[in-house]
Amino acid sequence: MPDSPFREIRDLALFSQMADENFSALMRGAYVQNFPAQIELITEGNPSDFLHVVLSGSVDLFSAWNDRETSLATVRPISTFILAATIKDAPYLMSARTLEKSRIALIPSQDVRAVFDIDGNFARAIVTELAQCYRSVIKAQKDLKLRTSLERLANYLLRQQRRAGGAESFDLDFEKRRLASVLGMTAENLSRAFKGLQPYGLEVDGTRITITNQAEFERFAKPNPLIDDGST
Amino acid sequence: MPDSPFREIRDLALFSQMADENFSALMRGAYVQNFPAQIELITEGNPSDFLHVVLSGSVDLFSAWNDRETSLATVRPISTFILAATIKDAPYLMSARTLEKSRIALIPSQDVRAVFDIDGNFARAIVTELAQCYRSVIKAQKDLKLRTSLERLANYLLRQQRRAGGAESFDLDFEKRRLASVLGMTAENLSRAFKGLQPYGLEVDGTRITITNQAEFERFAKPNPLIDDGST
DNA sequence: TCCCACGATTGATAATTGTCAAGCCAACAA
DNA sequence: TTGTTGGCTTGACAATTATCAATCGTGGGA
Repeated sequence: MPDSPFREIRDLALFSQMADENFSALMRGAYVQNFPAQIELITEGNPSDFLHVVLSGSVDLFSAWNDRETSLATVRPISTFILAATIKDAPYLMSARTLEKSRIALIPSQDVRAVFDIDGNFARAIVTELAQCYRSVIKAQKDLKLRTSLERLANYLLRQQRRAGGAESFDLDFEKRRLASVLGMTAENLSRAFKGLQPYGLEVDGTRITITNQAEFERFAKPNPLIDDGST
Repeated sequence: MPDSPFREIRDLALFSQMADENFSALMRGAYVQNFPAQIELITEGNPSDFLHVVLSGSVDLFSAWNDRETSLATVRPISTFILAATIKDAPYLMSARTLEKSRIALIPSQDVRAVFDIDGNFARAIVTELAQCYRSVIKAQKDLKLRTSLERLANYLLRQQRRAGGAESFDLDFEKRRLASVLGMTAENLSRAFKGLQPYGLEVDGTRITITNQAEFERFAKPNPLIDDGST
């Protein structure tokens, strides 16, 4: 069995501590596939047949109801998605589509559940992963319920600035239409929100963002570790 | 060691499958306490010293930012809260207060983590619990981002109706001010939302709700299992 | 009993956000 | 080059939601 394509999966925190034989058992039924951009990988409501691992590219998790649609999260390498549905053997709550050309590993859900039942280390790793995911969503919920759209955008930009290295200037990492959906607003409103932040020291040139007055901008945004920190 | 007060904890899915000795170890450091209404049990940002188990009464999980406050969930017997923070040894993301007189068990977080490391069954039970919590928050997120306040209220009432047994008439289970916060709106708007639902077959008399035209009401609310079902 | 406190409601108004339509602009293909 | 496409922006307007102030009504305490 060629385990070289699975090397990077093995190194994920989720899989690194489990027994060799169990990892092999998981990989036996797994396969890696390349997808073009804008392919719908899973559809909400369907049974969760595979645990997905994004090896390269990126994936948009979204949901629709009553002709409306919203982006809930972006999955970047290397991490998994729909772990909770896989473990509970419950239907997907979100749909997923590739944002760009992506390489994705598919691991049969029933294999994941089988190994989960016999490998304590795997179970513990899953706990850590799920706890992380849970806390991320709680933060998103607080962001959405406690802040206006202008505040959400400002804090998003500060987070993105940090992710990009902390420099005064940085680039948005996805298109504004999607950013708007992630932030829970329309594309038109996002446009206006960018303008609304200019008085607080923001410059926007296409996808290029510059925070000209960091102190003033942060005074407006009031970032909070319990909402905006990725790690904790 | 008197295990009678811990009997009901042992019966929780979270604790029922673990080894006797590990459960005993957990209970050794645990204690049960009675709290009056409106007592703040934990404060967001603090280290997570105890896993809490609500034995009776009810608890409000809420969060504040920039002088605003929002309710995120209600914990009812018999279940735990802040499991994720305990496991990750990370600060609380939410504060908690009793809504009424409540009996609550406190289990030292470090004990929970210690047993988690050695008891695979406990780890697996935690996974199930966390996956459930995660999916609940995702549903709440979808509710918030995809629906207007009128739609959120309508679907909340349908959920509450089901919880109350499915009869045409039922009671709200907490005060409207808090319901408004849970639904992400102001108390004033909730008042108007109740009126706004009357044309679709709703009658409100104080805390008493009657859905006079179930079909019409559901046609408006468009409930969806992937948002509104508690179980899946 | 009366009075107070507090939640719920209502009205008036403002702020925020969404919708629709049109125009702009850069990327891309013929 | 030219034309087309799709995302972004802008303006005008409408809908939604929040804010502020006042009032109502009920339940508990003096």
